[in-house]
Amino acid sequence: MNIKKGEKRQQILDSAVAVFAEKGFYNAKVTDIAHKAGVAHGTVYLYFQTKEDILIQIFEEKFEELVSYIFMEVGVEHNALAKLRRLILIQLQMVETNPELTELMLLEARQSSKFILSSAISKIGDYCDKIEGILKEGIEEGLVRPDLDLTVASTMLYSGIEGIATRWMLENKHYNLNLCAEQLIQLFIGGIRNLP
Amino acid sequence: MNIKKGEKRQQILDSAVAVFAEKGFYNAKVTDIAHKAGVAHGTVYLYFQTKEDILIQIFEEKFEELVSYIFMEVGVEHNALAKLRRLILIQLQMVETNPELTELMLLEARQSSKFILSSAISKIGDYCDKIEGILKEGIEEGLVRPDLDLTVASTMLYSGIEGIATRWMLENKHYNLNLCAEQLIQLFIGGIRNLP
DNA sequence: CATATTAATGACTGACGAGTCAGTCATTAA
DNA sequence: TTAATGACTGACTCGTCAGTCATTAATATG
Repeated sequence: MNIKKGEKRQQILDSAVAVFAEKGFYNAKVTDIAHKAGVAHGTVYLYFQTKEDILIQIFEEKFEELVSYIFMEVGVEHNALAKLRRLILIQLQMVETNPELTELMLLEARQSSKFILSSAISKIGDYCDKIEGILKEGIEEGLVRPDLDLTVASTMLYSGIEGIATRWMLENKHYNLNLCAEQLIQLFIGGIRNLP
Repeated sequence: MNIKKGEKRQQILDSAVAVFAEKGFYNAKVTDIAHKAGVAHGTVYLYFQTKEDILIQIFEEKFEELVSYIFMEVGVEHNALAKLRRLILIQLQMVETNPELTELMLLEARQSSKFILSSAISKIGDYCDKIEGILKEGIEEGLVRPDLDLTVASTMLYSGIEGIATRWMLENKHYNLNLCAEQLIQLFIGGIRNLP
């Protein structure tokens, strides 16, 4: 057998991402997920407690992955503005490379029970905290105005990216996201910059 | 009888807003809505085709209302930056005065079928277009940089407001939204302003 | 090879809730 | 006083689907 232990779980998880993204959480059937993963639907319940649990697991694992990837890339840069620039570019690039997962994060995460919601929200909160960290560095470097409200700014940036991505996905998906990224960067950095 | 014709429909619609906001579209039962409106659930089907139809109707009517109210208020101001300021303030105020409806717009609208989604999205698109209109005025007045990408900017503003509101709702609901509004205004206007 | 252990299956169930419709009754018209 | 109306009701139907579990297959062990 060439399927290692744990691989089936991954397979199911990946299929779930695709099916949830396509049909939405409530319209997705566990059977669909199982079928896409090439297993019987009973098997799904060997790896996950409930349908909701699948969504939670996706969040737990995938969001973590995304965030750590972003911050690895961002770490290359050596001042706050460059870091923000990178962050925006990379996040929007990921929308293009991984549309299913992104769609799930942006749209489906807002569904289902309050529990999932709160779990997702706290993850997003953590992400915004990290953005705040960059902004703080920026203030120390004198590049960002010191009177900036960090919470508002980080939320605004996160939401802005989300908004652009959502719009891009729900429309034809065929205008250039990179150009949007550049505009977004100018707009945001213009708003937070410390002027001489 | 002191219940006028059409009033019952309104009652059901209002109850639906509350129930959808509280439970989410998929977890809301038509019975719940009927019960809250003080009618039998069969009655709901005299006024609406399906459960989804209720959500669509809410969108059609309420969003329209919100937008026209906002632009009525915004019309008082006489330059683009002041208009944007007003717009942000009013929209965030409405989140406070009408949290149920707002929650529905921000969270639930993203659920249900693609049809509703697209209907909602086009409404939001219209709203963004109107914001673009203000930005255009701003460019003509020389207050807004002429190289600004209007689509990105309006989407960013809409999403930013949405993001702040969402965060506010999902957290304790008890920090001051007006202060956030001021920060948001500074941030956005700083980003779009035409510098001498 | 036999037996134990673990993994996978898919027929089945039970709950649930959207939507229907035959019947009731208060109101209005004849 | 009787007839007609139609707004309203709620018991019922009927499909759906998450989750279970008895059975079977695969794999490991001695």
